[in-house]
Amino acid sequence: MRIGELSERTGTSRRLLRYYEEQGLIVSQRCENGYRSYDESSVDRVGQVRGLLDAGLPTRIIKQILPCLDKPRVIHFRDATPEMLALLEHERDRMTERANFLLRNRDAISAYLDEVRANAGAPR
DNA sequence: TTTCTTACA
DNA sequence: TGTAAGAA
Repeated sequence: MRIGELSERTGTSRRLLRYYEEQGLIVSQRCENGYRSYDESSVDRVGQVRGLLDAGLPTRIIKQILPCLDKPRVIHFRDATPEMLALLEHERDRMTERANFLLRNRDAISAYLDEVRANAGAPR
């Protein structure tokens, strides 16, 4: 499929898809006319990338850990270098921090909402 | 019509 | 990231 279809199927702009490719997050083949050509796996691939980006990981890191988190969960032991493990551990910890941060804010909002509702209709 | 690249906001 | 320009 060409970039237009991949864009629609992944909900990602063509601009971004080209950018991801430029950053080495996704790959593509080229047609005679120079158009990019993607295979089915690209759909999942883009989803994988978007998920990591959404989790707050910088593209620079994603480029490094992608081969370890890729679809066919066939563990690439060769990629499990001490450096890679340290990187993954570091990112995991950062993720945990962000998760806790979000949890705290969510709870704060919930608490506020509960109080507002508890006083709904109450005289002011 | 769709995509490509490059460049600017 | 979006959008513009010029070409295929």
